[in-house]
Amino acid sequence: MVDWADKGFTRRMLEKTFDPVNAEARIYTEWEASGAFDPSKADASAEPFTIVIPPPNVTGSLHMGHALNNTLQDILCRFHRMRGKAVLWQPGMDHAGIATQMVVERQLAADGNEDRRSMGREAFVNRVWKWKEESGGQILNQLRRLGASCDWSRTRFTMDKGLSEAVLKVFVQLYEEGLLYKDKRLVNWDPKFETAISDLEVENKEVDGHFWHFKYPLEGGETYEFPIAFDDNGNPTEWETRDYISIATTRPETMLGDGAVAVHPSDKRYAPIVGKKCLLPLADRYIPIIADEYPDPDFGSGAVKITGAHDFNDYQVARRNDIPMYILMDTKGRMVDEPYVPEKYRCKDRFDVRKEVVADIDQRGLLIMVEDKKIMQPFGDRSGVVIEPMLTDQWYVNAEELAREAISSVESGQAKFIPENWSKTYFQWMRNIEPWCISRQLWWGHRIPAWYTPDGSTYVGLNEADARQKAEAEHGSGVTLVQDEDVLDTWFSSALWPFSTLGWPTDTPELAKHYPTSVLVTAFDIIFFWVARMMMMGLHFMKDEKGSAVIPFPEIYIHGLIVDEKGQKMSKSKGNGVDPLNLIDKFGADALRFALAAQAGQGRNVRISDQRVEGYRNFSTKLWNAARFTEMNACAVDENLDLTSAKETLSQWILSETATCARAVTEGIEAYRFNDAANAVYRFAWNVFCDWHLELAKPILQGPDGPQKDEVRAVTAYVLDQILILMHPFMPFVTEELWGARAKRDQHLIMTDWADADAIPSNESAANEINSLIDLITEVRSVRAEMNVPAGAKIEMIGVALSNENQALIDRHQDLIGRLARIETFSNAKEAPRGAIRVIHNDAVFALPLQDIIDVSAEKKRLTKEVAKIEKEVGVIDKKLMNEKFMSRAPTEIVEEQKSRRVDYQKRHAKLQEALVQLSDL
RNA sequence: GGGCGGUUAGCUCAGCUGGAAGAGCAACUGGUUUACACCCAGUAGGUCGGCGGUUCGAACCCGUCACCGCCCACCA
Repeated sequence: MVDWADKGFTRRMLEKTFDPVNAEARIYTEWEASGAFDPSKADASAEPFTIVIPPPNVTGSLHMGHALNNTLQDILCRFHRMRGKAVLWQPGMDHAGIATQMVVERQLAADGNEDRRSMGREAFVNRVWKWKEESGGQILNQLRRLGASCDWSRTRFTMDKGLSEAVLKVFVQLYEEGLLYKDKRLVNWDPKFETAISDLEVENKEVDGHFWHFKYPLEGGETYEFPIAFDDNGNPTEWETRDYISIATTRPETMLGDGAVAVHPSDKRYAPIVGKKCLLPLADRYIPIIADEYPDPDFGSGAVKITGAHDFNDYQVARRNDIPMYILMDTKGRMVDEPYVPEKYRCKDRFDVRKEVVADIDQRGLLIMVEDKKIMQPFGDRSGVVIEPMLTDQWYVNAEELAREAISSVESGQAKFIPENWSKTYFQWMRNIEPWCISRQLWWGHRIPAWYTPDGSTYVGLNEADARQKAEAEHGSGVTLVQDEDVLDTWFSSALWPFSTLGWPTDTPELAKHYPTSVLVTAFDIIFFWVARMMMMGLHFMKDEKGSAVIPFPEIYIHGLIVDEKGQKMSKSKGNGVDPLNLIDKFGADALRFALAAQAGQGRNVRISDQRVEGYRNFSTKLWNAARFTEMNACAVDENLDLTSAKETLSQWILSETATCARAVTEGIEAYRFNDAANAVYRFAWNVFCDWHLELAKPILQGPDGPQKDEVRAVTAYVLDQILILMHPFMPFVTEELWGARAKRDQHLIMTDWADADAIPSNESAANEINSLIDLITEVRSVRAEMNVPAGAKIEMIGVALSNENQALIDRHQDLIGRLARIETFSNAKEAPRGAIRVIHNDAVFALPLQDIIDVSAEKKRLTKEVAKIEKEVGVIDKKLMNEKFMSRAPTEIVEEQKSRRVDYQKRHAKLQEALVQLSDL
């Protein structure tokens, strides 16, 4: 073992297989220590390349979605780093208000501690911080295991000091600009977490529900004629006398808060009673029957109960018509203790009250019927409980205003979604955007910087002193100020991530260099939550020298979701999640990363399975063994190798192929076609380099010393280096390990220059020659296998009346053909011996005389089958060539191509026929 | 109700600008030649969801239908 510690490398003979468990941790430490992740260590002139990580929740642990998202980001970062950019991959975490508060509260309960309310706010928040320091952020270490090359020295947290300052500054400025305000309106209320949530945090799900039809008796026993039968023209033919109005509801408990019953103004059935009153049963109040555009006469009875404080539609109707709104429930979804709620229901849970209300209505003979019905019901995305629309005071951002610039920057192409069709999703939401409710009735988060005086005035400031100054200017000194109890939606701080993490509001060098970032990589499920809001905030707060808004990222790459083998979305509730760390333990991080990248086709979800990852582990082993082979054959890296001086056809061919591969990988990554890039390097490494180059090189490598051997050794080493380079973004660990083990290097692979396809010489005739050789060997192998020639049998091959060109191919590569196609002796003849098998290669015929082995009927069958295939192909071509329109309208090169294909087929056909004729004699 | 995507080999998916249907896995056959059985060599398997249209030519473009997914939406 040679110790190259002076370079930070340890040179050792390669073990039989790669040991990821051991190597990954060691290599990661080396990278980090070398400063590779730190863009400030890059050349001062280097162009920046910047990605901000989608900050994982501080409570999070690595799941497959993270693994995919971060693998793709890491591929981009490593690629651009190798291309000489000053790469900043900005890491960090999100404080995840609800999730974190939940975790700590659960922990308190489990430990038998007092709950947060009895602890008090300050003690609880301290407790959360303590939790964060001790057990938060596990995920960052898990990202290291994946190989993520983030600049960890810059790790930020949405609740840290700098980011909190950014939040305050944004809040205050938006408030002063009138883009952020407090309002009393209906919000989505989560009775489990006892907080408001935004529209986006509500999941509407179809559930089995009921549609209850109630009678609301008319005041004073009044009656009217209600039509119940109609003729073909829709005119009523039969009536019944009613002393009630029929309404229907899916939420009977809300009737206690009804302020009116509404019917459509054009609805003739109810015209006689509009303006009258009906009894609200149970509550024993009389409520008006009003006309409003909202009710659909064709739905249900056409009459709608109006519960302004608990339904978004009713709220609008109530406001339009000045109908009183009764808040029925408390923060936990229990009926309030208020005079307008009948005593028997007070303080009871909403769903218990529902049952009681139905029973009580029924008991009074007012229940008309109950229908089973699928209904769309709103649920809290985190709590899973039914969301209750509630009338409360909350803070809002005028998203409509901020959306304007965010929309136009995508319309103009300044910011571009990849794949492009996601911009439609973005537009659709942005163009119909509602005010964003940003206040949360939680304790963990950025506390809203608003203070109230006893008389209800509001003062917003960066801190209490700032607010006090403003308050005292109007209220005189010594005014009592009470801060708003609420905190901000976590996404409010996430929206600032692309600039807050770079130091804003301070004017830092990092901000100058790395904003705007280069690309955002994320999944489509947070386009609204995060991408849209970063666009809005970035454009509003970041301006260039001319004062124009600056987008946070010019490109937004949207990848798919991870799904299981059956195509089901992975989720905790389904229990079908696959733990990426498990897969890393089992197969190594490289294998997992490659599996993810190789399947990350644009616009497609990624299916992950053990089998797939295992396959790519095998690939890394394959590469490892190829490297062992080069080591055993003394293929030493020669830094002074002049590629253009390579004389061997084999060298020229593999260099040409290397250039092609380098081009494909580079273009693939540049176009965010990760699957194409991964597959290109996979095929080249395995199917070209290992399967053919190394096999073709063996006779030389194992032959006598000399310039030929020296060249092939050096070229082979060079090509393997290029493979390591091209594969590094995908499989960083095994490639780095091999890189360091194969030679004494100036730098780790992570910092090595990317392959330059244009600098690798290509030679078309060499490429053609070797590819023809490969075809010939493949053909011989195929025929042998098909004719059941024993694998070990060494046989004779006779060239039949070969052209000079074909003769040359044989002469030049006899060894290789012999070795790889198992040919013992070569000879020539004017005619194929009777009963020999024929291999037809281009325009050449080779005979394999195998009388004792050959099965004549099998050979006839083989040849006949091919003849038929060719005749079919020729038929297709002839049809085209005899089609005048084809001949006159198709481009000449297509016509020529068809003609030349026909010639080739004809030649082959003739040779096959000849063979068949000869066989028929036997 | 609106929007987006999908339907290609047994399975999972490529197929980019219309011009000879591809890969991986699985299956089958054969292999202990000193890089690799986490391997090697080979074989089979497709009416490109259906129907129309455009075109000299369609897996690809247009229309339509069917089925499958996802997102958005206030029908009480």
